[in-house]
Amino acid sequence: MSNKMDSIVSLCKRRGFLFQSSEIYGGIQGFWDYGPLGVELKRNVREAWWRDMINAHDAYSTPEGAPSAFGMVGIEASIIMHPQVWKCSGHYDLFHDFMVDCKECKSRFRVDHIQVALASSTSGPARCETYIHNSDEAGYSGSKKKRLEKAAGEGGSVSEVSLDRYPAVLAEHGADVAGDLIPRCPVCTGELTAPREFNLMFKTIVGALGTEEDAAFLRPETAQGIFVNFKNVLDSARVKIPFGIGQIGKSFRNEITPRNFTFRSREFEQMEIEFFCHPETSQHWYKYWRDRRMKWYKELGLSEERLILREHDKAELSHYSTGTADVEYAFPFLPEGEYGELEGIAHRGDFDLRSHMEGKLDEKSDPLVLQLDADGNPKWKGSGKDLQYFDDQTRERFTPHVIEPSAGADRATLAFLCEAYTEDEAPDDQGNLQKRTLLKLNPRLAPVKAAIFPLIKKEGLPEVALGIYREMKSAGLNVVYSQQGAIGRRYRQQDEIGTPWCITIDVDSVTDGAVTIRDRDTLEQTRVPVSEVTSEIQRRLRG
RNA sequence: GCGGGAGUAGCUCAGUGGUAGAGCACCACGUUGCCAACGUGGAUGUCGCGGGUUCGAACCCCGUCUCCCGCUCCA
Repeated sequence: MSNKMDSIVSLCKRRGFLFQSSEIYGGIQGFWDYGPLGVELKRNVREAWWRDMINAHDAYSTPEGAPSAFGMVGIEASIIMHPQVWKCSGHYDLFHDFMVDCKECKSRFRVDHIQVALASSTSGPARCETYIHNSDEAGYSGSKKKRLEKAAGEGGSVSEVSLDRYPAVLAEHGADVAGDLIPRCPVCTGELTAPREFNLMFKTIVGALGTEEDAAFLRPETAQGIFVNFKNVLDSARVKIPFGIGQIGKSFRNEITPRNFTFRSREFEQMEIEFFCHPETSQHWYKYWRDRRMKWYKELGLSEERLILREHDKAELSHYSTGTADVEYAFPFLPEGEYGELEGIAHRGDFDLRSHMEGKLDEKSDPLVLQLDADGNPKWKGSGKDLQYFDDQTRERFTPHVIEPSAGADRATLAFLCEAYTEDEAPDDQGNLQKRTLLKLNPRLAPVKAAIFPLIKKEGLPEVALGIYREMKSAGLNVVYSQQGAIGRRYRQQDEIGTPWCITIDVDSVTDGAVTIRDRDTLEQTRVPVSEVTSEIQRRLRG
């Protein structure tokens, strides 16, 4: 990890931004706690998002770049939902896999990714070979093919089945998984472990006497809480399409490799919007949200050079999506030229609402159709509730299309921290340049808005300073007071936690009623009357 | 999950079997009085956790947890 990242991690611990969860017990992988300053920073990130996306949204004007005016409301859904939600959303299938490991070469495979080629001679199943489904090599070949053909012999045949269904297929032929019929590692032909369940969703049991049948999951994303409440919001909130529903909340995923500080955590917070619109204008809305969300990060301080908007190419897109873009940031823990995802903006078509109406749709189908099981029945049954929208102006009934800007609150917080971390030089009391560490956080995000210092702790200065402190506190500003140590040291301490302004009360203040506001980034000092200092800080906070 | 490295004070780290250390940070007093590290004094550790070897373990051995790097995985 880069030196810069080490310094950031160290500062976060030292000054109380971030701690490892349960640290006194040795910690727990993939979980993090926000300290006194970190919680303020993250709250400010959340509040900036909620205010900019929801509360301050003007539903009666058309923003620049948008097709029309639109509404925005929020919800807060529960973390645990009906298990069927995850089956219809596709998460159950996607996040829930059986894996086998090779005991020799330590490779790990999804059971349904291993394809078994089974050679049957006239007397029944004789030998199997494995290969990786969808690998570049087209199926089994070379020596594997020769061995199979030999085993099948005259009049025999070779059939294929995925490893998850292989034991059942053998059983149909009255054969056991033994000898040459034991599937081996497709890479090195080593011995494979029995299939083991991998669940990327956190499983829990509902009810004090609950059993496995009462299993439920902690949500792996907040989005589904919005989709399942689509009708409720429509019926209660006097909203009309186009409109968006926003939500901030925790999600949980059993990440295989939690790493890179808080970047990949097992418990994380999302800030998501599901924006519902008419299919015909959906492309325009997609572009609008993509560009608007990108702008949001820039306005809060992420630099153009370290931020990119990456459109997914065709191969990367889900079949039902006609566009997905990631907002990515060049985190210091990544190699030069690599970026980490902050937010994904996806055009999801009508996949989600239809899946919750009709049942889980097959992502690979085009046009989307219901996913069926081996017997031809719906794989996962939907709610059966009508989630269509009726436009009473046009008398049109349709399933809205969805644009989903889905952001990580912890990732955004980390990006703002990384961007803000700066080492520069500032003069000491001799006028010599000295190293200075500061967080150049946008004032909206800064945990502490201002620090109030009496230049010396006598001659009535602390009293004046405390008066200002109390006034600013009652105005709702998070400010701190300190009379400890040399003034230069106090400035440096505040620089390090990103406090944008320091207010210093000197001996003249007692007679002229004016104080000095010192700017974190420019070191500029401005003299303002005590009576105006609170409003001046509020003015500067508004930008 | 595999391989490598690491874990000692709040932070950065030294300490190869014999009383637990440094710098910075922190607290008190003094000094200075608008840009850090001035003086004096002070507090701070189950040396990640558990077990073992030993008269004696931060140090050697075993296990375990966490962090970092490289694989693997990545909706």
